[in-house]
Amino acid sequence: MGDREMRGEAARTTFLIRLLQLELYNQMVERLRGSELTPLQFLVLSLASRHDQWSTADLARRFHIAPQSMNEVVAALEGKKLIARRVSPDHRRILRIRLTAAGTRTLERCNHEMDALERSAFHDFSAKELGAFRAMLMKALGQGSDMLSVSPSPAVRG
Amino acid sequence: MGDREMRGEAARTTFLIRLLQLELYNQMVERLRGSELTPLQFLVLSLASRHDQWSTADLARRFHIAPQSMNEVVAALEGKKLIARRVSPDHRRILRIRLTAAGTRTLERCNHEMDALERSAFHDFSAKELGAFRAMLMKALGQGSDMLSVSPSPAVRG
DNA sequence: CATATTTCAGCGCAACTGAAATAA
DNA sequence: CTTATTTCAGTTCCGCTGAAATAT
Repeated sequence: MGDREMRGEAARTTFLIRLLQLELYNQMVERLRGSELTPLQFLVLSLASRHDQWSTADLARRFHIAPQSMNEVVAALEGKKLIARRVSPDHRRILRIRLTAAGTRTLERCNHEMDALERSAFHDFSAKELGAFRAMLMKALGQGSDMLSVSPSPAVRG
Repeated sequence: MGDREMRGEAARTTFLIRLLQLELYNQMVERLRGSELTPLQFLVLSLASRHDQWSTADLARRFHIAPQSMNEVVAALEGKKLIARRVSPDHRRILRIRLTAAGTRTLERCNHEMDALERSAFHDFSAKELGAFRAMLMKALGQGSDMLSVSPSPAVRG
């Protein structure tokens, strides 16, 4: 007795999200070890694969982190020859990213691992329940996140 | 055209969770700046407040991180005089944690900030919807997490 | 001997800010 | 002159492992 949990005081929602993200992160580390990718590197490789016209600055905006932070990840992936960059025809300052053949193969292997991870993590969820969960996550992300839509580079826009 | 998003390919659930956690983390940093606490320090202070008999090792188990990692946070909070530790009567190796008066005041101030943060972040959720969201988070955490229950120290247990 | 807590030392990952060069 | 991209340099936060001393 004497514990607030015992008296019914609930954990914060932010805290539950932090715990779940931490748990998933740790599982990702294990699953990605064989491919020698960090969880963030996988996410960026996956993001980059969805559009071969994106630059580091685009990715940073979509991930909501500083361009300097994203640059480190992109540089690591380039060093591993999983992505390549070349000057944009529209703007000589912009370097557009595409996956190499090795990058595509690595991403495919990792995607299989991640599919297995998600099946395991949400094993107790029905398809309907998982859909509702995902809808609520997107609702919480709100309009503030442009992760799910596509907008061009400000440098080229207009 | 040509974007998988446009063709209806959905973002991974792990990715949505990562984005939401990142967004909440950034908001926490801002809200906690005035109290000079990091998000992790606030969470640990909050956890510690819920039971004045917990040790660093207990907190590490409940947060699912290594005791060495938790020790750093606890040391920081002790350095700021927000918590104090004293030898357990049961076991001279265990240091049990309690909040100082300053720790209690700081926690209360931060809790108000976090209440405002959560109201803002889940502004579009009805009470029922938020309850369902929290239930699904806890379901995903599953039995693997003992965050929500209370169990004694292995060193004292039995 | 085995197990548990604490602590020191070092490391890696993933974010940040500041500042500068390049380009439109 | 202003804005945007890239890049270099340094920092902080927060997790890890290894190893050791203390205690039961």
